Amino acid sequence: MIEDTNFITDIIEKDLKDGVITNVHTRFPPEPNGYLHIGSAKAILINYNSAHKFSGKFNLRYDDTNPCREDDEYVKSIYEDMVWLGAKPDGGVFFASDYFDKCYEYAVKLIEDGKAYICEQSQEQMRKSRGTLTEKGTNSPYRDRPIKESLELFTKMKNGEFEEGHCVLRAKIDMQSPNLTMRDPAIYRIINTEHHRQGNKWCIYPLYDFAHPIEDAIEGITHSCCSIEFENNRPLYNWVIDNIGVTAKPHQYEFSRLNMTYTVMSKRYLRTLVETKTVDGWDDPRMPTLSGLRRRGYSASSINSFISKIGVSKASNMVDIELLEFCIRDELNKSAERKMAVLDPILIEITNYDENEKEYFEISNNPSDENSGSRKVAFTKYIYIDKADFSENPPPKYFRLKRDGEVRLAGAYIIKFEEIVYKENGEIEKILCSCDLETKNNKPVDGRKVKGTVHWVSASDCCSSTVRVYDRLFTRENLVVLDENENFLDFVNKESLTIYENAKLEKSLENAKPMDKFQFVRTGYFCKDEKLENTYNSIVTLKDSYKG
RNA sequence: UGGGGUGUAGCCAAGCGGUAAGGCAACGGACUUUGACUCCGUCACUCGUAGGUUCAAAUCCUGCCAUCCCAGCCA
Repeated sequence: MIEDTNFITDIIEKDLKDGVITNVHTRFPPEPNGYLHIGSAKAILINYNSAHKFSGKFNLRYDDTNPCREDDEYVKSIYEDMVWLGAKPDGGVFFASDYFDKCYEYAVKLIEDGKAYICEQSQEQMRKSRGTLTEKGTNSPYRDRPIKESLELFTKMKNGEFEEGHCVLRAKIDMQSPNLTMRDPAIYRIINTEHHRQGNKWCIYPLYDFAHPIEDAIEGITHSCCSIEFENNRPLYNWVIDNIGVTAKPHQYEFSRLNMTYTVMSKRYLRTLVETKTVDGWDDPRMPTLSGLRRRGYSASSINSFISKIGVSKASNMVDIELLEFCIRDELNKSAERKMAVLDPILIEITNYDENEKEYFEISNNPSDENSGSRKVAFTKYIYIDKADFSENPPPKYFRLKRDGEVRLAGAYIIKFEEIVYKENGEIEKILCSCDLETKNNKPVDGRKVKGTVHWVSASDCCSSTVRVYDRLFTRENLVVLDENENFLDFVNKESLTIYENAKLEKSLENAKPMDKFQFVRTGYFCKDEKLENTYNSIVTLKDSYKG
C-alpha cells in the first residue's frame, strides 16, 4: 500500500532479506513537553510508514525521563494528534517512566561490572575536565573508586540522601574520545521534582542517552529512527546496548529534520508564543502545530501527502511551504463543496429585472464531482458582489467588472455595466447593470467572449456567517525576534523591528519572501472552525487569481 | 582548531560505474460559467570544487571549499 521507499526502508528491506530481523518494530518517542507540529509529523510518519510498509508494529513511547518539563496535557494532545494523523500506535502506548526500575537494575549492573561510577565532581569541575572540542578530557578523580563504594553511593542517591547536584552516575568510557558524548557521560542524576506519573517515587532519573536504548530494547524496537542531531549519540546508544547485557539489538538511524520557509519549528519558541499570549494557544490556527493546522483546515491526508513528497534524507533542507499548501489545495480542489461568498459587498441593481421576481439557480456543489449534488441559489434584482470584483480604474487585463464591461455571475447571467450611483460623500452606493437574459446557463448567443466570472449573492435572500481569516503567522512581515544569545525577545510585525536593531532574526526567516496577496472570496477555501461554532476559517493557500 | 554528518535546478529529491527520474515553484500556450482545475510545452551537456583511476564517473580514489551537529546533571 505504501509505495514510498527511502534509505531507511532500503535498510529494513535488506535486514529482512539477510535474516538480521524477522519483524519490523519502530517507535515515536516524544517528550511530553509540548504539542506535536508539522516537523513531528515527519518523524512520526517515517517511523510509522517504515514499520507498516513491512507489516510491522509502531509504538508511541512518551520519553518522560525529566520530570521538570513534562505535563499530562501534552500526553493527551500527542496521542490525539497522532491518531488524527493516521499513525495509530498499534504496537502500544508506553512510558519511559514505566521502565525506571529496569533502568536502575541496568545501572547497578554497569557499576558491578566496573563500567559506571559515582562522580562527585561539581558541574563546573565536570565541565572543565570534559575538555573541549579540540582538547581531550581528563579523568575524574572518582573514576577508579571501588565498585563497592559506587554501589553504596548509588543506593544513597536513590534513597534521597544527597542534595540535587551532589553527584551523578557516569558511564566509564573514554575521556580521551574525540566524540564528546563518549567522555564518561552522566547517565543518572538527582532531581527532586514530582514526576507527572511516578509522583515522588524517584529522586534519581536516567538521562536520555542511557534510557533510550534500554527503552528500545525492552520494547523490541528493531529500527530506531530519529533526527540527525542524535548522530553523535549513536556510539553511546550502541555502547549501552552492548554493555547492559540484553539480547535485543536495536539500531539507530538518523534523518534530517524538517525545516520550512516562514515557519518556526522550535518548541521553545512556539511555547513562548503561547505563554506570552501572542497566539490563543497551541492550537491557534496560525501555529504550525498539528492541532493548529487542523483548525486551519488541513486534513490529515494532506499532511501525509506532504511528508511523503518531501522524502527522507540526511541533507539539511528548507522545504518551501508552498509544497504543503499545494497538498491541501490539491485535495480540497477535488473534494470541497463550492459555495459563493461575498466578504466585502458592493450592491448591484439589475435594471432589467423585476423587483418582485425571484428565481433559483441550480448550482453544482462541485463541478468536478458529479456525485456532489447541487444547491439552489436565489437570484433577485439586488445582489452583492465583492468590492474587489469591481474596478473603476482597472489595470490591463482586468477581467472582472469594470466600466462598460461585462462579467459572468457564476452559475447565472452575464451582466453588463451601465452606471455608478454615488452617495453624497462620493462613495459608491450601487452599480447599475443590465443582465443578458439569454445567458442563463448558456453562452452568449452572439458568440462574444466574457472572460471574468464573479461570485455573487442575493441581497434579499442570503445568510451570513462570521469568518475569521488567518494569515500565516510567520512571514517576512511577522518575525520572531531573538537576542544575541538566541533568546526569544518578541514576536513582532516587521514595521516595529527598528526598535530591535541589534536583534537577530530567526534563521529560517532571513530569506523569507513577502507573502503573496490572495483573493479568498473568489478562489479560497473556508473550513468550519472546530472550536468556534458557526465561524469559518479561510485557508489562505490559494494562489493569486490576478497578477496585476 | 578535534570528531561526526551533508553538498544533484529557485526548493525538496531519485540516482549506488553505462551517459541526470519525479514533485513543488517558475515560464510559454490551449481550454475554462472558479484568472482555479485540467491539458500541452519549456526549465541541470551537468551533479560543491580541483585533480586522479577507467573505454566510460554524479557514482570509485585523493586534496580542497562550503555548510550543519557536538563542550547539559536537556531530549
